[in-house]
Amino acid sequence: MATHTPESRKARGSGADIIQVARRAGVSPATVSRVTNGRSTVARHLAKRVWQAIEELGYTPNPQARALVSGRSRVLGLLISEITNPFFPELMQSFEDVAGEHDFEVMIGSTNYNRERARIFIRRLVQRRVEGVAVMTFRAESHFLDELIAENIPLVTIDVSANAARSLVLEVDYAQGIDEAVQHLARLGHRRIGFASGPMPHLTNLRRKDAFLRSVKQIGLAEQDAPLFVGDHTFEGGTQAALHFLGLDPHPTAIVCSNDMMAVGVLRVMAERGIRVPQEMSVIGFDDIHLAEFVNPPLTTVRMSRQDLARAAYKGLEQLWTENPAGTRGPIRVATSLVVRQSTDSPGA
Amino acid sequence: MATHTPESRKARGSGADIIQVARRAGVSPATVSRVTNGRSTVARHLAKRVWQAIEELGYTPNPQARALVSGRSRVLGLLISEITNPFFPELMQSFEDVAGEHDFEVMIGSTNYNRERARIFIRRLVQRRVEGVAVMTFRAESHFLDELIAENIPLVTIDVSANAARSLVLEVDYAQGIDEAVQHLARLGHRRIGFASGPMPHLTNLRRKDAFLRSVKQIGLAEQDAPLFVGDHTFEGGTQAALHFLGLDPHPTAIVCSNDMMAVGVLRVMAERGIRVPQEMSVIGFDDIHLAEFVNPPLTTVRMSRQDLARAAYKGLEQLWTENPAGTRGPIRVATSLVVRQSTDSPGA
DNA sequence: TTGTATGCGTTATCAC
DNA sequence: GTGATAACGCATACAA
Repeated sequence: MATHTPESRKARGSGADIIQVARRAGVSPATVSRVTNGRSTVARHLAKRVWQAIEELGYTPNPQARALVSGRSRVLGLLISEITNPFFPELMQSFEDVAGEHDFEVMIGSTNYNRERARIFIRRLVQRRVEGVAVMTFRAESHFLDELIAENIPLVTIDVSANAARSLVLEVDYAQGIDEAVQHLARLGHRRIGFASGPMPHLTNLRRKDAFLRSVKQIGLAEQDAPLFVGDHTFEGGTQAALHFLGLDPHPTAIVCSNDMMAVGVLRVMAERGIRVPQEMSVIGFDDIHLAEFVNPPLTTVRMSRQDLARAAYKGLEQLWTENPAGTRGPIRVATSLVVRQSTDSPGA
Repeated sequence: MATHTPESRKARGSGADIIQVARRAGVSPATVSRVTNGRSTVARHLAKRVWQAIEELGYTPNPQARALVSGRSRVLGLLISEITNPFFPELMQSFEDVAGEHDFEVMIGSTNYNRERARIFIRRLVQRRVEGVAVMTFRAESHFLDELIAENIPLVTIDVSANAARSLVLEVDYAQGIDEAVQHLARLGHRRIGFASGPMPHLTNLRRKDAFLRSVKQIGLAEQDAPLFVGDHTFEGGTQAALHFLGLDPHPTAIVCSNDMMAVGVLRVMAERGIRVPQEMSVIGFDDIHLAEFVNPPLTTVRMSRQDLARAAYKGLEQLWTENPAGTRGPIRVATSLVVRQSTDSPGA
């Protein structure tokens, strides 16, 4: 098999390889490798020649070969709940952007709250040898995280303790934004405020609810003036919440929702009942999804920055890689804050 | 370097390799390879032993090694316009699903109508050696497609002719859905129907507009009873379109929009002006994004199936791979159809 | 049908 | 600081 035509591989793609670059630059492949990997131990004039050869040949290192020999795939995983929830696409984009800045590719999968679907995706992740996974589902779906943990893959989660060595959970500061929301309503003169929470076994929803409870206590509301409704974070759930609160006597003059989709559901009910928002009812959401701007009226909501979240997740993975021996460096925090639009006003304005 | 510890590699991950599987099954690595690749030339009983060994060792073939030796990365690219347009996340999901069924991973990038951003993404695509790219931007952004074409990477586009050997354009049947929309309005008794188109240099928008024009002619409307407005497919553009049509005397009793975001903009203006939809104004969108269900009132719209589109795109790539010599096999078509919700009714109902 | 041997493109370990 | 050379894990041409 000594009859190897150099042209044979040139057939597909531009594909110059490290050896051709080395030849053209008059150095060894090893030196080329050192240059592309930014090793500083290469003489300046040689590095220059190498870069020029790279340029001229349009050489780009083969990531598969790199991954094979280095054992690092430069691929990350991102797990989200459902892609139709507008919160997630922006998160995906942000995460891909951060990852891209660091030369990582990202595999994205959505569970759609479907166990089997998630399992399949996770399997693909380990097969592709991802170097880390960001689990942004806001849910404790540890059953399928197990495989990741077994493979010892670095794991960053959100409001979900993964209970594994190489894992880390992001701390979202719900209190900040929700406090701003309640204070905002208080300033407008509201004294009866309902809270439509998300499904309850989930830590994230517990936290949002608790934050609300603390805030209303702080502005001096009695318990019965801060009624709760447990929804499910869907549009439907929002309509149910609205109906529930409207049935109360006296009913709240403002409703704070645990996410935007529910708030949109509330808005729908109000529209159908001819109850004007914000004059007769104030509504506040949570997340600040794109849609929040486009409903009638534009929704006042608590913004949780997707970009912050994404950067925090990546930062978390970085921490896990360096495996700083001095215990976990401080927790990684993500802020929230109120965005005032037009769904809030003084009661009876 | 004969001192190679077998345990050394076991340190990270579960990582059994093909040789260990071969040993355990009492066959050669080549046979294991044949089995995992579904070659039928392996004796049944041997295959069985191999599968068992694979199972017991939890072996999964290393994709990087596979890619390196086979020259095929099993990665596809997907280029979209902007992730905040709800049309695209569903398309992404569907495309990933099809790709996944065929053991492909997909790299996703959004241009955000930003040349530089697109360029960077394309570069990543070729570096990662993708085997094909689906360009679902609905725009002729051929400037950055050039690099893909130069690399001879299979390209499937939509309403954008790539003008390259290994490329193929999907044919969306706009006429079908838009015709249904116009017929629907005609049946309700509308005799003046406005059309808010998308930005005009784009082929896709030209097609939608032309389809509309043909349809209204078919139901016997005069030209002045089918006024046009050129918008930009944004919420803002929708509000402008609405204002424009409202300014006409007599103004249309129904507005058909070239996409859903514009329709939502129209809805907003109607709400602000106190014009009831659908009683005083009928509105129809295009795309059937998720949001269409959640606005007030739920939007009647022309559905372009993301799943169909995704499958068509994948099918297109498959065609390009097989490179059927008998010229391009028939064009790949994607259907559209009307979804009636509550934003349409008889004029003055 | 099965096994042996070689090469895919790169990094890492050595000598120099 | 630089250059040979051996892995990395797999698929495949060829021999058996």
